[in-house]
Amino acid sequence: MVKNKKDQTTEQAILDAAKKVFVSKGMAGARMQDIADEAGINKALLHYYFRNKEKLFEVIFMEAAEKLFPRINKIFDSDQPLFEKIESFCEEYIAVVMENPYLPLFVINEINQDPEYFLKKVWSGRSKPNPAKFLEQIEREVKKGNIKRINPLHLLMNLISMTIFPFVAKPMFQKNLGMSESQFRVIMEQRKREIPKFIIDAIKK
Amino acid sequence: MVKNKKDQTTEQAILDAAKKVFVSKGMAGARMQDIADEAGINKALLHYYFRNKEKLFEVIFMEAAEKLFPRINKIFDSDQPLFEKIESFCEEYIAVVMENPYLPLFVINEINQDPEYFLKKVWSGRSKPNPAKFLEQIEREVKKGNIKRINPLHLLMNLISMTIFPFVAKPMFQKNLGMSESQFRVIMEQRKREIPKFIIDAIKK
DNA sequence: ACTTTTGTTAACCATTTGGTTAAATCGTAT
DNA sequence: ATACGATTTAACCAAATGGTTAACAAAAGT
Repeated sequence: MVKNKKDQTTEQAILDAAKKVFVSKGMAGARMQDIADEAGINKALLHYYFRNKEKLFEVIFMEAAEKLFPRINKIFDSDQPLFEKIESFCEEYIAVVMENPYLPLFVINEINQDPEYFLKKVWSGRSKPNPAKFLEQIEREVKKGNIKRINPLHLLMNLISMTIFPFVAKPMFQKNLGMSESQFRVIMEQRKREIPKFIIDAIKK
Repeated sequence: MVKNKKDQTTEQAILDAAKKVFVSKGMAGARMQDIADEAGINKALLHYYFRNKEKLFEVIFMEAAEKLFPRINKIFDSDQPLFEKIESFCEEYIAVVMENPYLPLFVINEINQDPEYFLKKVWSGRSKPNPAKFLEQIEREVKKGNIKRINPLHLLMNLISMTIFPFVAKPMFQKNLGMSESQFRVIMEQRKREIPKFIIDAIKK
């Protein structure tokens, strides 16, 4: 009765395949048959490991969400000074997403599809981002006169937008600017330092 | 034989319904029946006006793309000085998108689904964005020493990201920051001026 | 050895879904 | 009126799709 010691290879093959298909086609566009084919197994075996499409999707989605959101928290909640925090965020977040460039669009998409489900499932526990501390920190720096007067909300939006959007619009940027895969990587690598520099230049007195 | 003078109300009702359903569910998630219901008509009538789902989708998608891309061009191609151009872009683009907040995600999504189709269908003619002029303008300002040394590509990405991303991640921002619909509108209204200010502060010497 | 549990498959089923057909209705020109 | 094209509908159809079943193979436990 080796219930726990599930066959690592088959289950993992399914998860890999499911991730690939779900992330590229979305929940609605993904076909169970495609996932089965991609995993090199029978369709019935899919339902043996994961009862139905919804359940399988949930696993993949949660995995993606858990990879994206807790990172934000840890950095935003840390005790670094503001400028360092901004640098950490860009550095670490771009690094994470560069390994899964399509995750942000996938997650954003499914959040749009059903914000309530998302709120309940993903943010019910530990991984709910809490930007309050970061926002207060900005406010404090403004009050102390260390940086220019700025609405913290806008600064937060600017930071997140500049960091994440290029991944969301990756194909658009690539097609429009004639950018190859490797060129895109180079640019994003640069942005780890360019974005903080840009922001700090914008707000320092 | 009033072939041209098609019944304005029915066709328009279909287009409105199709836009609503396609934009919220995407091509894959949209159901012809839903569109018919939303338009208050029979499903067969849908196929009478638009031969099939693909054709109907194409109309909606093109309409969306035409609303989003040519605007960018006109501004980027204009002869305004750099700072004014940045101001115009934020002002006009946010105004346009505020009336259709879900268009950017819709378009980005379908581009991701099939970048080649997009390239052919949408950018084959007039509406292909040509950022070259804008990029050169930035380069010139840098060379003239009017602004700080910056890779024009990053500046372009920053501008577009800060402008568009909040709409793409709208539900996320709203849920996470406890923002109401009207609050979101206020913030975006502010960003028309906050983004240019932010950018100019970042690059002016 | 043999029994039980776990993994895997082919065939099947029910529902959904895009699309068609043929008939009915409406508007308008003759 | 009536003939005729444009519009609209109910009923249908075939393919796709999520999911199930029953049988079979492979381990694991006894």
